[in-house]
Amino acid sequence: MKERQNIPKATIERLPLYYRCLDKLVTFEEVEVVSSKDLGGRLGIPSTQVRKDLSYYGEFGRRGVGYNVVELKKSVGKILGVDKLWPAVLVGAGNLGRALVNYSSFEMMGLEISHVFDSDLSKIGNSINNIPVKSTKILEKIVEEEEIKLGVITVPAEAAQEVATEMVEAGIKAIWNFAPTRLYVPEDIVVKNEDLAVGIVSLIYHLSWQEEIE
Amino acid sequence: MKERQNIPKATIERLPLYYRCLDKLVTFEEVEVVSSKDLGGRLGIPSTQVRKDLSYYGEFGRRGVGYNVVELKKSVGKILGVDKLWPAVLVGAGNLGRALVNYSSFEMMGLEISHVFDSDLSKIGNSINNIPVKSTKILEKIVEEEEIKLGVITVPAEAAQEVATEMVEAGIKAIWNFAPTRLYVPEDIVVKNEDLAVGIVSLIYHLSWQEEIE
DNA sequence: AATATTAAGTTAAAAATTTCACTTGAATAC
DNA sequence: GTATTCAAGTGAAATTTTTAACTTAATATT
Repeated sequence: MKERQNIPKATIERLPLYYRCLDKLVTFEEVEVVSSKDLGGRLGIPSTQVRKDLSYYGEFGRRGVGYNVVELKKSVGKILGVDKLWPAVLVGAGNLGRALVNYSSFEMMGLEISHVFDSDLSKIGNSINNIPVKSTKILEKIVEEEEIKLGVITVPAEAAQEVATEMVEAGIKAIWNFAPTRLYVPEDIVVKNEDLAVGIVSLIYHLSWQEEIE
Repeated sequence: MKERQNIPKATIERLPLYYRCLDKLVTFEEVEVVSSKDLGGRLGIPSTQVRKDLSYYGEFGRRGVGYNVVELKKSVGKILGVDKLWPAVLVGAGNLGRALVNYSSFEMMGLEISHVFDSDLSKIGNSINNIPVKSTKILEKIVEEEEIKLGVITVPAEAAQEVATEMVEAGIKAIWNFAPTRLYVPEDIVVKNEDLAVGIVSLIYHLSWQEEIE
């Protein structure tokens, strides 16, 4: 595999799309080979973009033929690191937290929410998808023992920083943050903000612009 | 307000962040004026980016002084179209759908989920956050009657296209799609894919890369 | 009142990303 | 066997986006 430098962020965001599409091709359609044009077409991405994205990591296709679906899926899975399951802790057993724990398609993407925590006594002890909700007091212990690297934050914005700090102290290296707030963490910790409210605004922006020009 | 052309998508994604930050400043801190440096600092965005983003829409600050927080919030809200509430229908009363209906911070961003639908008979009639779940059969009727423009899809991937088509036929103009699949809709319909599984992969990518260089 | 400082707005440069045009290689048709 | 078509890989061009440098305006300081 080539050096992983100077690779556009946008490329890394597209790779999971390729990966899931390839998975669909493997599972539902029994095609052996797919072209960049076909793969891109299914995702609304130009074929040349598909080829360029893949070219950052190596040569996966055969000229004049296309890509072997099974092989490419395996390769992209390896590139992304989703060829193994990454255990994760989730803090915040509210509606969103519960939804994520029950979300079935994460497993395919390498995510396994192994432990759920909350500070609310009324929630501790309940089970979500067969995972018991534990007190945040034992977060550190579990993260250390099981050497968990991934943390998911689904607490309200006010509590998010505290949870993040606890996670980092426990040894978490990457945080998926659903709280609508910025987290301050050491440089070597990766944070991905999944800001739901932001997503809707771009739609509203378009709607309100549409109305204006009507 | 200036022409809304050639404005980077990234800018439109940052405006909601400014908006929420300004809202916090208005509500919790009683500062009257904020500089681009301060505003950007709170969000991890360079001051020059903040100024450039705003400059696409007009002049909102005073040189040597900064931006009036209340005024700028109002201006950005107007730009985004979140100065009014946009009623929306949500289809798919599963875990994620329920989580979104209960998500309190949407209102600030102009989204009001007014109706919830599902095709599952066991779900119809239940209430989520005081909103009764209705049969998808009456989706079209309600969307037409109330002239609703916004649709949220939280059904499984297999059902998403069908729901999207129904929405479009009913008169929906913008779709917020949580199903991990591409939707085929007419050109004038805006779709925003909120692909949860994609978000986690960029974290896993970084983690697996980190391990490799250790 | 003149000067220094602060900070928005803007133009130009730099960087990043996408698209294009081309080359190479494989399969098929003639 | 040669020609044609298909499609990956790639370097360069075009585009987009960000960053930097500069100009202008407001306030505070001496």
